Amino acid sequence: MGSKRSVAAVDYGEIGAVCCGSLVESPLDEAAAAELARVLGALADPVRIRLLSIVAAQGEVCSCDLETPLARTQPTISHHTRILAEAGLLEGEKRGRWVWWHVNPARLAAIRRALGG
Amino acid sequence: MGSKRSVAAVDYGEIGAVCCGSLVESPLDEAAAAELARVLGALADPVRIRLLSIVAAQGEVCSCDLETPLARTQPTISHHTRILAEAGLLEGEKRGRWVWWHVNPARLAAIRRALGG
DNA sequence: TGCTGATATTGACGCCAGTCGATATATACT
DNA sequence: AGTATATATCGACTGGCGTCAATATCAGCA
Repeated sequence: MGSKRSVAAVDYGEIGAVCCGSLVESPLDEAAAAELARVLGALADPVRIRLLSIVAAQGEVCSCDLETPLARTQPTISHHTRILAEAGLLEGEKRGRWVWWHVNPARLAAIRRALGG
Repeated sequence: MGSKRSVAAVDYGEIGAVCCGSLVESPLDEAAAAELARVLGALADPVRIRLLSIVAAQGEVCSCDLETPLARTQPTISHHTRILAEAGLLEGEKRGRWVWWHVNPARLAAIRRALGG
C-alpha cells in the first residue's frame, strides 16, 4: 500500500491529550494528573531533553545522527525516541531506511498551558 | 534565634536556576539538560501534581490537610513536599507546629520558558 | 515537667526506568 | 538472491523511586 516514495508515519499508538486546564486554576483529578505526569515523565530525562533540543534546533534529524552527540548506543536512542513519540512530543517519518524525527510544537505548548501558561 | 512569632522558611538547600534558554532555541548542554530534567522529574508524579494543584488552588495549605485528599500516609506526604520544595516549586513556612505550603509561581514560569514559552 | 500532636527521618520492600549486547526486521543496493 | 545498513525488539543488569511502618524531633499546652 502507498507509493514507494511513501513517508509513512511511525505510529506508536494513541497519545493522550494534555487536555485539562491549568494546574494552578483548579485541583486536577487523578486521571488528569496521571496523564500530565506521564508526559512530564517523558521529558524528565537529560538524554531525552537534549535529544528533543537537538531535533528542535535542526528541524529534522535522522536517528543515526543522534548516537554520537548523545553518547548512547543505537538501542538506547531507539528507546528514547520511542518514549518521546509515545508522549506525542516527537513525530517520526520513515523515509527509506531512515527515520526522520521532528518535534510537535503543539504538544509542548499544551504542556506549557497545563503548567499555568 | 528569631522572634517567637517567627515564620521560619523551611530550607531544603539551594535550588538550581532553570536558567538556560528555551529547549527549542538551541541544543542544551549536559548540565542544563540535567538541571531541567531534575525539576521536571519533581513534577513527573501524579501525587505531586495533584499536591501542587491543591496548594495552588487554596493559596496556602497545611501538610496535615494533604493526607486525606491525596490518600497517602504522613511520611509519604512529607516525602513529596520535600521533593517539590527542593525543586523550588513549593515553599514552606513553619508556623507553630504546622508547615504552610505555597507554590512558587516564578519557578513554574521558568519551566514554561525552558519549554519554549 | 510531662503530655499531645505535627512533621521529619530511617529502613525496608517492590517496582520501574536507563542502559547495553545480542538478535530480529526491514529497506536499499548489486 | 545476497549483502549491507538503519532501526526495532528482547533479555538482563543496576540504580533509583514511591510507599509504608516505626521512630525521632520539635512546638505548644496543661
